[in-house]
Amino acid sequence: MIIGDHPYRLDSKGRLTLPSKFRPYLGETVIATRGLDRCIWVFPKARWEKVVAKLDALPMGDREARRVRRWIIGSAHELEPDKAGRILIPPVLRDYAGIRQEVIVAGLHGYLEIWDREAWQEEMEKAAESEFVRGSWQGNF
Amino acid sequence: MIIGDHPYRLDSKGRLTLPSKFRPYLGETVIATRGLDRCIWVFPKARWEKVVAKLDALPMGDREARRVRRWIIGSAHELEPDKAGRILIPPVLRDYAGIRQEVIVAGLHGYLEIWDREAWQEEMEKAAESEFVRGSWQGNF
DNA sequence: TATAATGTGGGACAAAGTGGGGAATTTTCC
DNA sequence: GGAAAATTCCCCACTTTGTCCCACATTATA
Repeated sequence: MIIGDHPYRLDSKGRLTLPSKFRPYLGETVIATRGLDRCIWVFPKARWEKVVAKLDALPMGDREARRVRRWIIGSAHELEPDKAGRILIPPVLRDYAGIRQEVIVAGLHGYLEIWDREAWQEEMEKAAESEFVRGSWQGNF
Repeated sequence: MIIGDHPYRLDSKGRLTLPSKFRPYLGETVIATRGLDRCIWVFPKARWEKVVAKLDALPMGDREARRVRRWIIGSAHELEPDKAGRILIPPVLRDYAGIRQEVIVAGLHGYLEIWDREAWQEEMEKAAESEFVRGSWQGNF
């Protein structure tokens, strides 16, 4: 299953290992793009197709629609893991996410996110305080 | 039944034995994730599926929704007990819960919690003083 | 008291993560 | 256009981590 936060480190060449547990669920190639909240989104190709399909449906005339499309499709890169399961993150995305060495790869059940480790830490702390989080659990899982 | 607080200790490899009394109620695998109040929550898989189903329905556009999904799905790890009924707790979760050696595994009837022993001790003491606890008992069990 | 079950520990092997050399390719700059 | 620099890719190797297996001590059970 594609879940969980896994700590990794970029090597000097900028390569990042993807969790071995995720690999069976990712295909030959994955698509990495700008994610919301300063992280990188990585989609298996099948899932990516869906994302694109939705975005394609948006009207050309809509200013905001054009923006989203540029944001997501316009900054997407198709990546192919090497034999050790590593991908080479494009510098543009790395910069966007403020990633240096210490990284968290987080599985979110249909796709995954790549975070700078400190940023992820903060995100978790904010989540812990979040009323929404507490409320969700209160719900009734 | 999944109830009660049971003291265990992590071995040098970070393995934790789950109470043998709980095992019949847990399936092949369990899912461990960040719990509120600095503990680890462990769900049987069936219960977990429900959680995920709800979360997957949340909209991508909502900032708080993204946080919850990261908190819950993004820090969940699927664990498979070995033949001795032990699971290997991921360092990320161990750190989050401030767990070292001495641990409490507490059954809470549909899931269980893993605590650092001292933290559990404190929690119990605070509970004893808590108005809610005193009030509840006053209520009508 | 014998027998089984449970918690705990450790050795050995396999898998995963990390690092780096060097060839091939692309990019940059003169 | 061509040389130099940088980047990417394909290997291989080392280290750490996870997993499997067996063993032993303690506690519960017959």
